[in-house]
Amino acid sequence: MDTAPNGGDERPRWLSDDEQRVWRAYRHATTLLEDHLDRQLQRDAGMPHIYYGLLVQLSQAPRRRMRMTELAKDAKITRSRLSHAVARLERSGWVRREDCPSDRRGQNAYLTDEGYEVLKRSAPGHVAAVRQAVFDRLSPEQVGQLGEIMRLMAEGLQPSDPDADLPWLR
Amino acid sequence: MDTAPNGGDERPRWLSDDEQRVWRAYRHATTLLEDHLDRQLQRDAGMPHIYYGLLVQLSQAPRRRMRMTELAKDAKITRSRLSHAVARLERSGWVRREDCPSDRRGQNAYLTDEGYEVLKRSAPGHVAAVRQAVFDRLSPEQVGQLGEIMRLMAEGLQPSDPDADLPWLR
DNA sequence: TACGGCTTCTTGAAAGTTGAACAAAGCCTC
DNA sequence: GAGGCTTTGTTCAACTTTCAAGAAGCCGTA
Repeated sequence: MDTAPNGGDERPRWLSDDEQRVWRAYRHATTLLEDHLDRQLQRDAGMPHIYYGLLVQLSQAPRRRMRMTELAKDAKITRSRLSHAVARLERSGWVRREDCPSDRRGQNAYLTDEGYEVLKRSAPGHVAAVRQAVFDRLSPEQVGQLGEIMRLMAEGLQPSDPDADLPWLR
Repeated sequence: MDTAPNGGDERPRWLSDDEQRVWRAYRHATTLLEDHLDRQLQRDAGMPHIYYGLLVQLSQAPRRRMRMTELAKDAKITRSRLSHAVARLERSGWVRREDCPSDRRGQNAYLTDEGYEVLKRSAPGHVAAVRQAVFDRLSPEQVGQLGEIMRLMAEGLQPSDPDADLPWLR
């Protein structure tokens, strides 16, 4: 069904050759980088990249703790995924949960001292990996360009707001 | 301990504030986009993004078939992962396997007519999604910049060549 | 030919992710 | 305060990915 996203019978606007090349380069680079960082962290910190990101977020929060939903939102993952992730990090002893005092539905996840140590131990290696793969290879101008491009892309993909596609309803 | 990856006592070079912002923007945009496309394809084509990519590759190969290893290499995934993926696509009827005539260890995966139809049906929606999320939001200059940046990043992450880190050994 | 070493692909188990369904608590209105 | 709607976090089952191990065929060398 060609009808899906362009309300009528409009024919699809394919990518130009240049655009295709750029899109392939994007796919290629982003998957290579994600694989690389995932392995680096699995090896050096014993967890996948996204779990590491959760610890980082917690480490920066006041009192090193956060509501589950808030953490999920910041990390751009579903609550379901976060539940599993925190359960695993709890098993590893790096995070624990506590009841939220102000909302009895809620849970706070907090970083343990042990978790903090893991973070401190693996952060330098991780930063080095990021730097080596990205920032050391780009000119300052390119870093700026990358930031702006990513900002624009994200803008069009605002998370989860179900009316994002329907601005005329606001 | 700061000692990990820099052989000696060199202290880690943290990211500057600007770099951190760019890195966050990168993470943010790339994960949003990947989630978005994954859902789009799961909904409209009944498979995750990467499986769709496999069908695309096959559709462009001569006689719509490819050796497993070659396909895995092009798609930047492990042979193991490809085995599972092709098994699943075979169950869906979109791909089949055949023995490779020239190497009895080998297998060719080929796209069925049914698989080709799925592709034809879902390609326009997918292209539209990519265009809407990326190319429609960037100026032509930015598209060029993105391509170059991604090319540079990928260059430093060459897949799988175990000696890539040891150029002096060549 | 026999041997060791390499490549090709698959398998199974463990780990992680997804989406739907659910219980519990909050919130709003009558 | 009863009813209905929303939010919060978890759970289950189905699916995907990873890693280690292994069967089978290739290839070079003696």
